[in-house]
Amino acid sequence: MRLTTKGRYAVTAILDVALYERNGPVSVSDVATRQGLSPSYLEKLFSYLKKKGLVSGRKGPGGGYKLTESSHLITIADVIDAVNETVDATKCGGSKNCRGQGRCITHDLWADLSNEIRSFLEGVSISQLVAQQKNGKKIINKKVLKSIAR
Amino acid sequence: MRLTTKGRYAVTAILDVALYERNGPVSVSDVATRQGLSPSYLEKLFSYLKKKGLVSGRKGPGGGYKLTESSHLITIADVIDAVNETVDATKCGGSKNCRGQGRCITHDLWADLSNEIRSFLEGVSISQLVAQQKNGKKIINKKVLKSIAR
DNA sequence: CTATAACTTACCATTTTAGTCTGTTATTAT
DNA sequence: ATAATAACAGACTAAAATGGTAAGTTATAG
Repeated sequence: MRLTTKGRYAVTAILDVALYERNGPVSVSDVATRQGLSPSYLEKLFSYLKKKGLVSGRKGPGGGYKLTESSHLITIADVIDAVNETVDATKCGGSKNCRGQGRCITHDLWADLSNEIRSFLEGVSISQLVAQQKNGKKIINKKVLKSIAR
Repeated sequence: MRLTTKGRYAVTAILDVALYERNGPVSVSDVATRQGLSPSYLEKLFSYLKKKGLVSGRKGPGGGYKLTESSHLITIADVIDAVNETVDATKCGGSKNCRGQGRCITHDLWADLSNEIRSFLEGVSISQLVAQQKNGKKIINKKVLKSIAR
């Protein structure tokens, strides 16, 4: 499992686009300066996002990126997927051959954790994050609420 | 955030010791052959575990590793910690300076996820895993149960 | 026709992982 | 005593991934 700058930047990038696309396409350099990230690295990440159909680009002056129609419903999990970061904590990638033909003695543990993480990331949509940014309120994931309540 | 073979092997190793220490100290080579792992790499991991006081070693013939008294209550989170794997998903490591002096727009998201993961790993003890191995039954973490029930 | 900005590709330095190898020290059994 | 065992310590390494640069090409608005 790996969750690093790559995935985090990707989420930041798409969130920035979602926040500012009202005034037309959002350019990479705008995102870069607003978020304090490297433009060229961001461009690379956008190419991943585009490949998966999460954003569409328009070239030329005034151009930039916009979310695609369908992508307003996407979740953080989709964004992480798009940049090829896996959120699976098992060694075998879920294929149950972590110990020769069978599974290692900790397989179930990591499989459970993977589900946990995945369902968290699937529980947060881009539009939720947008709303959270706009009204300053913190929208807490149901599961987190439960864990705090205990 | 990083959760790789290193942390997984460490958990596997300490679990193997917990499972077999009844017949005296468990040697690295025994763990290695039983779990199909590299002996020399395992030794390195055991040195981390020892440094944190999770296991104690005895040299010489018949020697090997045992869990320390206090370590029967430890959780998976402690083991992961011992081998220096961080389970924090924020870029700033929780220090809230992921964007210049302040926090980046996705800070809260990753902080929430980090809590989620940490509380999962803190919710599973070594002794739980031992019991699970022994009676073949799967002991499911409360939080996982909830998420399935929904 | 020119400036802009997406897009593509290739490259690269650094870090981490996952592991090996060599040797030293302590302890048990012969 | 001495030989075998097994922890312990440290230096080293190949491969992979990360995080990023650089240079160029293509499309489009004005």
